[in-house]
Amino acid sequence: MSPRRPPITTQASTAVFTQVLTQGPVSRVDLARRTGLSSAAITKAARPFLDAGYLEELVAGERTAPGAGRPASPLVVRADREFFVGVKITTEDLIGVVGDLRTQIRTSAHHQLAAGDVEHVVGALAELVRDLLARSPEYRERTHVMGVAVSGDVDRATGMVRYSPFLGWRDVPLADLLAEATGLTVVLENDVKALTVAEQWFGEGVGLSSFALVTVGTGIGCGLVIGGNLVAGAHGVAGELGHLAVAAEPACHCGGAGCVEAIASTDAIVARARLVTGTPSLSMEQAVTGARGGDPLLRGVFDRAGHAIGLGLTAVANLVGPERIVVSGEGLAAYDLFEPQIRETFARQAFGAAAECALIIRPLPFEEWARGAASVAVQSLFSGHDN
Amino acid sequence: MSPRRPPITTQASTAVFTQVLTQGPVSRVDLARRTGLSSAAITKAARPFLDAGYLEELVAGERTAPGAGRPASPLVVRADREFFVGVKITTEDLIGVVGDLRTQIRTSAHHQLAAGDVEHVVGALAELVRDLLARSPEYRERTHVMGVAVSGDVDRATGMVRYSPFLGWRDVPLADLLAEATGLTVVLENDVKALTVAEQWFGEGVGLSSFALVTVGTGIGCGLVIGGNLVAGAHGVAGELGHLAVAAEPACHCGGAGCVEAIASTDAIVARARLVTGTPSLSMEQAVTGARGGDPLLRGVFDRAGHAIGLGLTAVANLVGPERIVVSGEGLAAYDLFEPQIRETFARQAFGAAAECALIIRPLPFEEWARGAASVAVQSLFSGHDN
DNA sequence: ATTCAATTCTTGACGAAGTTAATTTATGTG
DNA sequence: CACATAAATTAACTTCGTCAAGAATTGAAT
Repeated sequence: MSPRRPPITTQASTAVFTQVLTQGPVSRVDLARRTGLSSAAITKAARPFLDAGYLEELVAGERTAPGAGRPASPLVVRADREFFVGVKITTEDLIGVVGDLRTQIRTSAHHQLAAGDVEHVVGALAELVRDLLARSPEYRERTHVMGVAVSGDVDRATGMVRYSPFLGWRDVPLADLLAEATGLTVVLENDVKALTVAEQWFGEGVGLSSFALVTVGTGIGCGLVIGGNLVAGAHGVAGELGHLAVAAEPACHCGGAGCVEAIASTDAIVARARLVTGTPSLSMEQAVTGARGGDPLLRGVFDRAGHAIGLGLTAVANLVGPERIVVSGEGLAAYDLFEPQIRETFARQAFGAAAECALIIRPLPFEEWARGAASVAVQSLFSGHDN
Repeated sequence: MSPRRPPITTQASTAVFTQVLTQGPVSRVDLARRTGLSSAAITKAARPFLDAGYLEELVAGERTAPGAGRPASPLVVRADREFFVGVKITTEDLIGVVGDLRTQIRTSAHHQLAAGDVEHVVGALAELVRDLLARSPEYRERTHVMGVAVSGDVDRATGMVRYSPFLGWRDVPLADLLAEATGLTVVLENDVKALTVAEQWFGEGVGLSSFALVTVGTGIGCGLVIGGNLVAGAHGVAGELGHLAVAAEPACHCGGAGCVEAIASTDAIVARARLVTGTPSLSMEQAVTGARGGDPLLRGVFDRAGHAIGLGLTAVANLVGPERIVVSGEGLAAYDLFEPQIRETFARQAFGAAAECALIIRPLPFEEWARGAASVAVQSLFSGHDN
């Protein structure tokens, strides 16, 4: 009987597997160069993964054969060797996906929440998972870990939701509850951090030792990777870009003033759009349409928001100096309205070489939050073997 | 013949030596617990250091003997086993010190610079070093490494000053020039980062995996330690707290607007004090005296600066969530004028648990910059064996 | 005093994981 | 078809750690 989980034992085997997982097909010599190990060590480290079916060698036809010498047989991940569930919990609904080892989404599902209390959510989530896994015998047999993403202060180590303002939860042992309800191993993480992990392993952050992911929407958050590690914050708080003060006003719900979030969150934009147009019933969609149509007042609202976001990004660039910043989130569905002002502000305010930091601005694809949760589940395979 | 340098070979020996160096006397059992190694490994790792005279066991009288069982023989560093030169270069002068392994300053010297060109500075610095080392045969015999701190963009790995605006230097291979002129191994580092290293190893940062050091003076800078490592910035820029935008104005020399430095640097404070009092000749000392005397206009200037610094600190706390922030610098000689406003702003704007981040506000002791440089020299003993 | 318990430190056998160097394998080329 | 070339594997060896047993050093109980 083959082992149920990838045979990750040493630092070397972790390094080999993560490299192959995130950097596509790689030959053993290449791995040796990248990890600094000898090629003999690579051979030894890769063997158990090949035996357990987590890695395989590329077949002859697909090989790259440039010149003389024995051609390489690059290693690739067998992505369907194991599946992972990822679920994002919001106030209104659950978004669930089944993804493979590379977090390619295989199937997904939504569920409207009838109530927001813990018991109901746990029950609904368990049902969602049953539904997802029932869609294929493969999923049922080869899924052992689920990642769950929630906004707020979340302790990944203990699987506790310490405080989630949106859900109104405090000190909920969610991972344990869900593990019992689903029979899966459950990994809990803050939603923005989960998304950052997805980006670090399978997105724009691959191969970078430092980068930042900024999400713009109802809230404004930021995940930070420095030295290859996700920054957690000594007191559980980090990446609170939304509450950086970039102006003298307006007052923010956090008690501060001039916060990025008080200017550039979806709610703040709608509120201000209503104010400047004198239309209390104005919706976000109408504001976007109006601004695209050239309404100077509405354009001003989005410019102001873009400016605030730009200043927030500059703060990240000037303070931690990441290689890249990815700006994303539902709020950027209208990213054509934000982008010019974001870039202009960033170019002006970034200090010296910090301006070299690449800015990638794009809306957030559907289900991406749940995919982030699945990434955390994949990452949990490596816990205890940091690279 | 004993080896000239501490016998640091493996990760374990690095861990043992740094622990003893930074955490005072520690028994081997204690070291085993802290490093996660077996006590047998500690014994083996410590042996070469004892033989080479870098560590010694506490003598009987000084031991702590609490209860039953064999009493511990804690290890301590023999601080005078090796000495280090630290030099800070400013536009006007050189500040040099000789420190021991724990960077206790043994002797120090100043030198007024007659000119600011590279050749002159190198010559003056070499002379300063000769003078310092000549003060004791111990120094002469047991000093092999010098740390040099310069403001601006400095590449520690290559020993190059890439760009130093204050000195007006660009792409100067300063470490090599100084090594030739002094015969010492030279380590070059940015001044704020050097100070951060001093704090991390021998100050408020000991034992913390994350903290920040903020310096207030002519410029406003910040050194960041996250996950036990100094943050360098992907493009050489990090910790540029001075150019965070916290207001809409005034314009800053960096091209941005509302920068912390444009409000709270010594120059900015003097300029504004002159403006509000209508006294173009007002000095910093006069402004301080006036504010202490209760002048509401001058108090307002310092309050405004304290507010800007407070917002900058909040940005650090909210974004990276360090365990502590140390606020220091020559600008804080009048820290009684800043402190209330800094703390008030921080308390108001810090988000959630980020407010738990301890704030330590204190002026910068004399020669501390040069001590920072010496710390970098000490730290260089460990290069390649990160912990 | 002597024995015992407690705790620290040391020692030597062992094992895990890596390296080096030689060897095997697989391809292109004159 | 030999030969050059590069990738992968193998085997002997090195290094660094653990484990388990024992030595050292003290306080407390008999």
